[in-house]
Amino acid sequence: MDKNFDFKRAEAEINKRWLDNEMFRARINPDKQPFTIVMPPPNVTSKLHLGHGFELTILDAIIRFKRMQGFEALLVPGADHAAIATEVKVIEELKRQGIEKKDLTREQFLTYVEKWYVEKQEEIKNQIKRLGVSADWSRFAFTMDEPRKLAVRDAFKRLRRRGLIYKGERMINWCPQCKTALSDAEVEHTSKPQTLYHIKFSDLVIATVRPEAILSAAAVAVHPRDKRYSKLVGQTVTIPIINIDIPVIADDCADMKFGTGAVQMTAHSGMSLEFCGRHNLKPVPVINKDGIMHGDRAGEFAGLTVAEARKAIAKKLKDDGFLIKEQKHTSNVSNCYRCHTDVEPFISEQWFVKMQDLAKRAIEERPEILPKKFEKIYLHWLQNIKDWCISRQLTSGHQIPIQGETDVLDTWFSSALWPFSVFDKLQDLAYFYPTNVLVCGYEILFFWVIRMVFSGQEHMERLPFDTVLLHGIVRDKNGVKMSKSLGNGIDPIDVIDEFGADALRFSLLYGTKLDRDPRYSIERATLARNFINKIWNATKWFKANEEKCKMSQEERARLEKLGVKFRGFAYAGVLQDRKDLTLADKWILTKLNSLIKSITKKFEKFDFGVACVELQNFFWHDVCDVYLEEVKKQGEGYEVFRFVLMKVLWMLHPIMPFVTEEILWLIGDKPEIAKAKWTFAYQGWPGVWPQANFPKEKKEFDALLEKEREARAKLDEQAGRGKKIEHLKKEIARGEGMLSNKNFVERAPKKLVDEERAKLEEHKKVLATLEG
RNA sequence: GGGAAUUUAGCUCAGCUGGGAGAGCUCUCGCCUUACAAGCGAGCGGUCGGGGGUUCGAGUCCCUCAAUUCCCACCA
Repeated sequence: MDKNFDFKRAEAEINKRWLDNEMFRARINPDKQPFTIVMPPPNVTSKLHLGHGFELTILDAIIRFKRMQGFEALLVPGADHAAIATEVKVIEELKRQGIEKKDLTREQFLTYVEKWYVEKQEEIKNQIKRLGVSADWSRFAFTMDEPRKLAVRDAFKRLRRRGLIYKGERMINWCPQCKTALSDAEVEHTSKPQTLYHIKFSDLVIATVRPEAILSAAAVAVHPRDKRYSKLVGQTVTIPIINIDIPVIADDCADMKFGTGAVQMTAHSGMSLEFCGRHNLKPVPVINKDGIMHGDRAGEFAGLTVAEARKAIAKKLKDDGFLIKEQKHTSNVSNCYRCHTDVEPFISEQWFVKMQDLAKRAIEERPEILPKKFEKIYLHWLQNIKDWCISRQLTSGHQIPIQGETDVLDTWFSSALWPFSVFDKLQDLAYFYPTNVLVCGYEILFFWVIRMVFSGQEHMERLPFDTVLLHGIVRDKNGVKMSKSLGNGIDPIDVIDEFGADALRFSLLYGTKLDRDPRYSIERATLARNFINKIWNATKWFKANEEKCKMSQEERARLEKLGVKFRGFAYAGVLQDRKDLTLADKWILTKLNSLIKSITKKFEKFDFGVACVELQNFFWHDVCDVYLEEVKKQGEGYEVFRFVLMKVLWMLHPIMPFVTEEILWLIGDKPEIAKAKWTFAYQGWPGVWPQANFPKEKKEFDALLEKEREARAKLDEQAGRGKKIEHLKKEIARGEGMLSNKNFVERAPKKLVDEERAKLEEHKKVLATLEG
């Protein structure tokens, strides 16, 4: 065996075997229960990051576990075209090549996009494969391939037929850079320092951060109870520069405490547009959809960008004496979540999905959401949901299936259909749908999960999945979100290259709790690598000793005479038949058995973090530090060791598929042809030691260890003994205290009181021995 | 403004339905012991954020205060 696990060679070999033999292909099998997961399709915008690595590891751990339990387990892989995000990337890429999008025809541009789709899909597929994800590659789906296009068209038509889609004028968030409407969820708010300009409109002064918008003002709002302005309500004031008179109107939306308490109402803020709706005003827009000043009112400023106009108008107001004050002010700015450009609110014709009925159903009938705290968030969102703006003014993406429409659909429209649109055949749909568990980051609960829920209910008449498992965002070791701009990101492929896929996978799950944002540093990969090394070396030790029993009878007899022991391999039969297990054997088997139960339970709950810790502690400390050393001393127990090693490898396999498979081969188990054998019907991991409990022996063994430790301590140093005595005295004092408490003795459960009494006696005895 | 969390060892975090405070890393000391120095053994380190309450008993349940984080809405 190699000195260390040669993961580069092993991963390549094993992966090839898996892929060539289509080991993870799932087929309709009436004798088996299906277990289906659809992979959240990564965006084709860039290569995978560590967050994908985390998610894919969870997905694969679940699907492998279920496959081992005997389900017809299917993990459907795929990728998402991510309309707006991809289009931005393609435009950037073309720019680098010196090509401007506006110089291309629609068809030419789409050719570039198509090419991008193909390249990125391949890249993503290869990265997922390197992680060792056991997906059914024959079913790879892309949200913009033909079957998915068909599904989108059908879904749109159906919603339209049912009267759930309408075209309407709405205030929408507009990105002047992407030149498209954004849904509320696509707008991000960041706090930024700004200047609040105090501008004189006749007898009153308004405060605004957008002096360029005064040209569009249709009214000034003041609070109804604001005594400063009560005389002016109903009067008119004049907009500087353009000298147009507008009314002063009392309305609750004006905050008396903010600025001057008087606020202009224009065509360019959400609050204004709502106000104008209430008061039947039609404000004149002065900014067009490219973010450029335009129209009669813009006058001399027409043609300037918003930023340029802001400067120019502020200067003119100052020169003319209308600018009373400039005040530093921090407030939230709305940005496009893709390109971070300031969004402009606009009244615009867009397509919408009516949410009221869909939301109602998604509230009444919903999947189990884990961790549970997200259920409240899910409900809260649905109870406050607004209609869903689904049209986008992009070139690439699903075209709205209506003649003459050039708009495309929100990328989430196609993602919402994912749990059923991935199935090309009706039979597959009937067998594999609804899917079992959906795994995704909590940040797309609103974008995606909720939309899948009501889409499944609407189009398939069933929930798309029973369970939603939400996980956190991978952060760096300081708790900061990994991002390209900060340069604190870790490339999962780099980690695989340096430490191996198993190390990456284990390190991502080890000790993490799914509802918390995990912190990742390369140190974690090192620790995982060390653990793998530990397993590898334990195997090496086993293999070296196994050689002993491959010798000829004569050779063995000869060596036995020289004092070499072979008893550990004398039993070729079934382990269960052995009547002469040593204390150590029984001890480790007992521990193994309770571990199997615990791990099964944890896997069922998708609690991989703690499962990893338990598996590592058991193998490293119980198996290697205690049991293996014991076997060395006694010169027997190799067969039990092999058994224990095998079980641990199987339990680790969903998390670390490569090294476990490699070693299982080495120690004579054949995992790949044994796929069917891995029926982990619970009580159910294969070959569980049937008589699990050896309580008496366990106590004995523990006591033995304890005695040994005490003996060593005695010999080593007096101080150790002194401390032990001190500790025991403390314990005795505690026990006596509790037992002299009448309330405890009378009210606590009898069992506990008895236990305390027994412990006290025991401690006294040990103390006597030590002191004597 | 509405909502959801978090606070346990120097660091990162476990502690399930209340019954003697745990792990890993770090640090200190001793070991290259023929599977493993990517290792082994032995230690140091905590008034479980503060304060109340329920209980025989609270890290765990309730109230309250404080700090931190996230989500949604609004922010002229």
